[in-house]
Amino acid sequence: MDTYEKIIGLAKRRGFLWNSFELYGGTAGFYDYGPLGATMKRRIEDIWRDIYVIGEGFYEIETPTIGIEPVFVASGHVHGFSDPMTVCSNCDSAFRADHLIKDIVEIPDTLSAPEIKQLIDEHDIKCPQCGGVGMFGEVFDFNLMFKTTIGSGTQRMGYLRPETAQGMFINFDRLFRFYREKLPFGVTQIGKAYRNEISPRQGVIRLREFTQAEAEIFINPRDKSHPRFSTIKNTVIRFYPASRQQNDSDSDSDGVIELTVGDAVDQGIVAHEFLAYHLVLTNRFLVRAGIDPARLRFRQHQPDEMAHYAVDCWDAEVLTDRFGWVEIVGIADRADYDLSSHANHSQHDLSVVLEYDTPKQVERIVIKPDMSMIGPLYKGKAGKVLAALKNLKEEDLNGDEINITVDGEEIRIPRDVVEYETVIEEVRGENVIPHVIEPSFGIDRIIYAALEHSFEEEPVRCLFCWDRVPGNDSRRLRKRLMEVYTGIDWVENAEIHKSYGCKTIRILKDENSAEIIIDEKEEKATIKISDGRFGSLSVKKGVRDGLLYIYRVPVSEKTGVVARTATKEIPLPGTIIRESGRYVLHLPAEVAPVQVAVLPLLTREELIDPAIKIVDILRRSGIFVSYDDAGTIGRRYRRNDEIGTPFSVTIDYDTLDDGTVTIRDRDSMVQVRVQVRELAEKVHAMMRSGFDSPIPL
RNA sequence: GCGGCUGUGGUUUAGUGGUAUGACAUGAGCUUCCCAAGCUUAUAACCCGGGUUCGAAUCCCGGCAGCCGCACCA
Repeated sequence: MDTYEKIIGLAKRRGFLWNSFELYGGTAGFYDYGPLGATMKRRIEDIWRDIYVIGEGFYEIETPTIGIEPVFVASGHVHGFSDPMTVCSNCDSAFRADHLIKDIVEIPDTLSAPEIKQLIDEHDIKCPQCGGVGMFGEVFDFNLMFKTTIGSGTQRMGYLRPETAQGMFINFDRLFRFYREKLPFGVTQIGKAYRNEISPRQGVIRLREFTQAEAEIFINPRDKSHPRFSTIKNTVIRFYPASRQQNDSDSDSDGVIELTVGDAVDQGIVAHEFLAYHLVLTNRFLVRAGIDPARLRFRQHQPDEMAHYAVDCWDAEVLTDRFGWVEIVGIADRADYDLSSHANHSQHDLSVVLEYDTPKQVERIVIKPDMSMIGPLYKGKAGKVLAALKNLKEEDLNGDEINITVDGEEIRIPRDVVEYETVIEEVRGENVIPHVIEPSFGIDRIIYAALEHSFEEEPVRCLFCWDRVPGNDSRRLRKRLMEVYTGIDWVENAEIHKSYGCKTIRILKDENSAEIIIDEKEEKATIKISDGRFGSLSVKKGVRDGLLYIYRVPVSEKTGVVARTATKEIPLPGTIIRESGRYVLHLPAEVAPVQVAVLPLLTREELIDPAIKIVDILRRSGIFVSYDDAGTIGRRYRRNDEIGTPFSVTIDYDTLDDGTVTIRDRDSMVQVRVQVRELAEKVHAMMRSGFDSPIPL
């Protein structure tokens, strides 16, 4: 069972992701978000809004998911997304049918599928793969857009949008006015997009209906610096530039270099500041959403894979267990392609005036034709002649006659019917079409990656947290030692302290002692007991908190996951063999669907009543709480670990005496005791700043 | 879309031409003073359609879904 299966199994079992339409047999490429999945998705979208809408001031808009045909003709999707295909029945290779006949007809685009098929048959086209003749099957239309009709007449074609971006481009002129006609400005949209994939087989990685979060930032094409670049230029991110991808591109990560974005721009790796700024923003978002920075890289498009109009393009990619590196975000400088194309197709000017800092004085000639002469001379053509004259440049006016062309006809105009003079004009700016920076996020893939990256299987219980002994974990250490080793009940009342530069923990009681020593590199540890027993322990750094945790089995270096099989360690005599593990989602608190679980220690009325009151208190303070009193407390902790609940509040008999409860941390399993009246505030502080954070004053 | 393999409770699994085994999970109850699987008990399945047959979940065909390979992948 690989990690993907575990994640999908967990997601299905616990209500994150379900295959859609399962009741009727299911359909590939569609997933439902269950209660936990939908909650988590909303939280991730809200983080995105926090960064782009609130942080950058890019207002969010909402446009229809159905678009009319001209929009997607202009965007290139109608032609770019729809290809006639045919399959060779001999070798089963699929080909673009229009490419097969491109030497026979000049514009195969205009032919219908049956016409192409006919041409292939008539000209005995060979299969480029196997050379077979007459083996091609029917030509079928390979359209990645879902088609529909608008209205009852069935005449007007509509398409489900294949990306959210076009809704923003076609509102450009209104948006520009909304932003008081200043560049740069940005606009965002989060919504569904649709692509009728041929065979979506990678679960939630390739969907037919998916959620995109996109920002379109319209910038001055003459100036791609970013006003806040200095604030982020020292941020280090993992670049995988095109120049380092030559050999064996996809699988290895050797070409990745870590650089500050400032250096990346200076060295010409990233085209300009504006793009680099958005790489940083993307990086920040992904880490907040639960992506492991060590399994994240920014890959630059090769010149030949980039769209012809794009200036520079970077994909954020995450490393997944089954699929390798997967694109989850694309960040492109699309130049003026989209706006120019919509301007051409819609016949609306989408250029903007860029005002100069100081108006320029420009010399210009003004032509003054004598209409009383030109009118009678050219009669019906006089209007067109006039227009042609006004476009003339100074050098055209030398000589005795002026040559112009009207409707393909050369006309010579006597020099003396046209007067001109030179004037000095003040030019305040120029017309340009803004360039577009487009970060485009695949939310569903990000959710999968966050699940996989935060997933951990601990087959063996953690003995204790090194950094919390002595301290919060002393009690756990004592208990674990008694569970794992026989005949050392004396540790129950033993003193525990740390010495030798914090590299040794000593446990002392009368004549008995034990010590645990960690090596210099903090990779291994050993335990020695005064009765002569000893054994090796392993050390693991916490996924989120960076603290050191001690386990009884080796930790895999590659994945950081605790290995299942103990290697050559000789089991200590008296070791209890049975040990238990747990599934944990180390999701950031901000992303976890359930934020706090409220658990009475025992299923008893005297504990249930106060627990339910505490649920109310927390809910009123805006925290998403689940309440659970079924089974033992340990099982309930595990249930919540598995869905990533960061904190559990436990009500015990001390609660009845002194009004305190414990808060248990998912990652370290450490508990702290707090007053009920401070609980809500404390939980809010922990969700912001981590476990056991103090309440800010 | 093509080829190969697969399809049993929520998950996983045993099994046979005469409707099915176990485990985990879940519910109820008991037990339990902090890290799952102790007790009692309950619920729950043979992907869908057609064919062969007295009878099919088991055999055959088709569909759907999953996995693998080919092709495709803004």
